[in-house]
Amino acid sequence: MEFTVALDGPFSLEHTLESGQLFRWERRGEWWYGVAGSSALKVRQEGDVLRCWSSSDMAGSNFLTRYFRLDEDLNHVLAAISKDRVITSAVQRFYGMRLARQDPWECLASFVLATNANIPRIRTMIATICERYGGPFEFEGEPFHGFPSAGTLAAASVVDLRRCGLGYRAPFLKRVATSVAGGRVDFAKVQSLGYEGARKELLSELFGEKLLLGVGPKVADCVLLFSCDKDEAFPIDVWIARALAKSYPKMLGPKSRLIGDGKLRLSLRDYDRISGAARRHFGKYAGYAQQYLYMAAREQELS
DNA sequence: TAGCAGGAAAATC
DNA sequence: GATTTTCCTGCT
Repeated sequence: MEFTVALDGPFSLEHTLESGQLFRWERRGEWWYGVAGSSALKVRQEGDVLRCWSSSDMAGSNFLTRYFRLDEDLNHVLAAISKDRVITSAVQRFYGMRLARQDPWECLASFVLATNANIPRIRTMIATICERYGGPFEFEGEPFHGFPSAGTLAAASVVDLRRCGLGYRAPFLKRVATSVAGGRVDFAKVQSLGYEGARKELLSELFGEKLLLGVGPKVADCVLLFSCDKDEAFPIDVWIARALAKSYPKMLGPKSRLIGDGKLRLSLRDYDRISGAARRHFGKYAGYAQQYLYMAAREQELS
């Protein structure tokens, strides 16, 4: 099915898809191919219009508007986070990058796999479990695969998951899948709560009780930010830690030199303190600031 | 709380 | 080729 989406505000498809929040989109010439929900899609941006093809009627204009959060006022967000020269420069460089609204289960599983891996590797691991466990469907005569359900991965053996190249992440993925399949993670509730409450709900299967193993503070913040509308979540990964050490040493306090020297090891207390300081500095859209800083940090490394 | 292991692929030397 | 690094978390 072919359709278009008229853009009603700034949007850069390229910056959004290359920002490291989504792992299932691939550039082929002018088009971006991806899978979202249970549809394959190809999208290209022509100025203020998105030209799209999808494998099913489920993924149309309304779906993409919701997926890329195109109905939200990005300029308002960017104005709110532009508190200093560093972030303002990053915003100008990657203007139009939006945070997408992913499926929470897919997002959770993806970032459990993302620990201690680089982006090409993360993409490979996800592609492999999708090919192996995700329902196939055809698009332009080619097989595409949906993201496997929690139940499917919960039923898989750790040995088989390991064979997908997941390494030590295999048992973590299975445990998380089991929790989700068992209904112990209530994403609707997480989405309805405020940031702090949502974080507690996600990090503990039952309030204050057993921890959701394999999900630490960073992964939890990624899930809250990329799939649960918690725009104040400020995930701190190695890139953000380095960016903060370089440009915002006061947020890190005395630990900043250690991180600058490449010896990153944030305790839970330090993580919460630094993340909180970033939230206070950037405000209620701190998560957008985090993503722009992340892109700027990675680009600097590449050059 | 500090130290370490974890597995495999990518990046770097 | 060997070594280092990699969008981290769990265990001791």
